[in-house]
Amino acid sequence: MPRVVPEYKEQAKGRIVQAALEVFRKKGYYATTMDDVAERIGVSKGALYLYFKSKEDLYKSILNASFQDMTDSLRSAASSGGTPAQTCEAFFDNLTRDTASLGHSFEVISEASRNPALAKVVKDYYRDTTEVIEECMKELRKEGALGKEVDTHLLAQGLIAFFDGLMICLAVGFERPEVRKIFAELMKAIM
Amino acid sequence: MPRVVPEYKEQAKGRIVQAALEVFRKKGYYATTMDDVAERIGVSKGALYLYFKSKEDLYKSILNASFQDMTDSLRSAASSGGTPAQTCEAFFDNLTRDTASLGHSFEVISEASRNPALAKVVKDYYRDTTEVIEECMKELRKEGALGKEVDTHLLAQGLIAFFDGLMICLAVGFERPEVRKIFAELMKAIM
Amino acid sequence: MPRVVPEYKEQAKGRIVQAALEVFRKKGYYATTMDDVAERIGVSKGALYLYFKSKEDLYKSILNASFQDMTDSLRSAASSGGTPAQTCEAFFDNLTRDTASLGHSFEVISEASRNPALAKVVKDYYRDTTEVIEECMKELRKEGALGKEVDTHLLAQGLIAFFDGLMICLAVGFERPEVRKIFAELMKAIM
Amino acid sequence: MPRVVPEYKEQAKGRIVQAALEVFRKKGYYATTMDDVAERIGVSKGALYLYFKSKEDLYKSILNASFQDMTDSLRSAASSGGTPAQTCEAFFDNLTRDTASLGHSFEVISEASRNPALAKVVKDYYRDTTEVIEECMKELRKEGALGKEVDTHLLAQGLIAFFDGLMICLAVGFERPEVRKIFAELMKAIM
DNA sequence: TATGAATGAGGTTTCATTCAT
DNA sequence: AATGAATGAAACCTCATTCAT
Repeated sequence: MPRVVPEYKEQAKGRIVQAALEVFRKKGYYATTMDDVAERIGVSKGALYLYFKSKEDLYKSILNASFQDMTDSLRSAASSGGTPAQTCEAFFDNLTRDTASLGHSFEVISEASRNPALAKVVKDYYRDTTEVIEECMKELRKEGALGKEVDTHLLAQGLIAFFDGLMICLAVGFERPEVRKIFAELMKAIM
Repeated sequence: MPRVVPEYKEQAKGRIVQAALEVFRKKGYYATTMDDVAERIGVSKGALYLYFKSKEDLYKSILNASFQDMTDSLRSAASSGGTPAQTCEAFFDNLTRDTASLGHSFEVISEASRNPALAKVVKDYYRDTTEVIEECMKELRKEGALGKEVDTHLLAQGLIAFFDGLMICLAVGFERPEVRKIFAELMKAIM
Repeated sequence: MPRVVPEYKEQAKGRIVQAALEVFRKKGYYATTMDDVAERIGVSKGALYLYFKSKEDLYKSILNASFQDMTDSLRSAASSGGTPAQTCEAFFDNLTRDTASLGHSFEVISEASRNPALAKVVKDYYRDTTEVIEECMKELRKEGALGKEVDTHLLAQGLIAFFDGLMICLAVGFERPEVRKIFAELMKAIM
Repeated sequence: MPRVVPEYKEQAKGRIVQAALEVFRKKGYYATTMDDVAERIGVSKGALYLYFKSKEDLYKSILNASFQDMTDSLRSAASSGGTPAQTCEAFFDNLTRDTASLGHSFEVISEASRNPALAKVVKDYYRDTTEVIEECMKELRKEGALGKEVDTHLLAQGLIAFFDGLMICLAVGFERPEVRKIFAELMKAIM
């Protein structure tokens, strides 16, 4: 792996983060070793320490990447156009698509509840997400699908909570169609 | 003539499970060592292995205890009487009370998503919980607070999901009053 | 290695310290590994961590033992009786006997010069030693071998410095007889 | 036609040695990494290996430079003129000036005691030093400050030992004025 | 000549588990 | 039944050294 370009280092970091994200997602923080990560990219363990000063440091980096991924994907769902119902569906499909990484998500929540610094990061991500959803809510209200009296911010947060709860269902073994029905039923009740 | 022994053994196990539950809740599975658990009860590390064949085995036992706790507490909230609104509040207060163990809960979810056997256990617990909530829904519907057309089972599941999502908010650093407002807003929208 | 006695732990620590002292003396702090120490006593590496929380901690313990050894041996030389000249000889023989551990001694000095906490320990040891020597000086003065005007404390310190310097000669490859002649010549000049 | 190259190479080596000497002095052999050295000169780590085949090899080179430094400085003190007492003072001041590198000096002694090849180098340096001091002794004797019967060579060696011992005092945390008093007292006793 | 990314051996430390008492 | 000393397999991390460019 030669250099030549100055941004090589950034690329290398990116490659490691990508690989690490996959491994951490699959096995969880504690179960994955630096060897696992290194092996994944076909690089020596020592190389990882060229770019990240510790396992925890690497983990923090993959978290950022992970949040970025999720926000991006949510945002693209939001801007996909269509009727309100379709947008909701898109949200659901989107969140629901990657069941393989649910373990990772809840591990993060778990750690966050014991680690204020991490909690802050997650909370910030939460805020981003809320914004996206709230935007949709406002759209819906404008279209009359939502009453004037609802607080879109609170409702957005509530919906995110609801979505997250559905993720738990998936994590715990419910099948997607089951979960979709739960989703639909509650959405119906709200709207 | 080991007559009284078996029940003694059960007592001993129970004591260990109780202590282990506290420790695992506080520190999480990976961060707690068998030493931590042993020390907590003032027993030797070796003794743990008299009753549980491994750390994992011990952990499975505390899970059962943990679920039992939660189901009991939920059930008592359900049977506390009062108006539908009061029951809802009771649910919320109940779930929300013990924020210290949220890390543990999500760790379990996280593991469950990678471990089908564990997932099954959690799912069963889910079903129990759903029953309790659904019972309330039916009550509410009888009282007219809910439309005839709603599927109480699905709605119960949806509400649980919503509640769980609110737990995530708490885990991530939202303050209880904030979360309560989110709760109230969405409940209002549903009912 | 069973237990039975409560002081077993102290004995075990003592055994480890003894072995560690030998290994550290022979190879120096950086060159000796915990494996080296463990192997020396025929124990697993992990066992060391039952008694000492880190390599550094173990090292601090051997330092204490080491200083104790040296002070004891010096004190015994001082109290061996004989003429002043004989006592001087005894000191010289004593310090000079164990050339194998000189490397260790100077390593300690070296570290001390960069580590105030360690420096303090060594300095305290220095004070002990000074006392012993000063006692001798006073004896000598009483016997008229030393002029009334000499400051025994300063002279004692000076002699220790001189002795230490001779240790350097030995460490660097001078033969004992050569060093003895240097010793004798300067002692002659002083007395 | 590599004509100027060889001397360039020497310059480069010199620059590295100079930087390495500073780093090794400050942090000690084991604590300094090749990275530290490279960074100090603003050169790549690989470059070091163009001029020195290993860390140890580099270290040997800095030793020579180090000894050269010390001998030079001593010699200049010797030739500074003045009364015998002034020369003694000059020696003391000289040796005593650079307390920052004492750790380095004793580390060298320490290693030397376990490494005959290194011991030889140090011993040779010792001999150089002895010559310088002995020259002074002879001068002093000529001036009558020293008795005819003293063996100037042995006394020179003894004084060096004494000086070295005082360095230990400094290394271990004694303040310069304290040490100076020790120095003065013993010098008084001798002369 | 110079770079610096990569290597990999080796060190320290932790901890679930075992077993003699 | 209970102890707790001992084990040993990993895990994390460092750093002298190499080598493709």
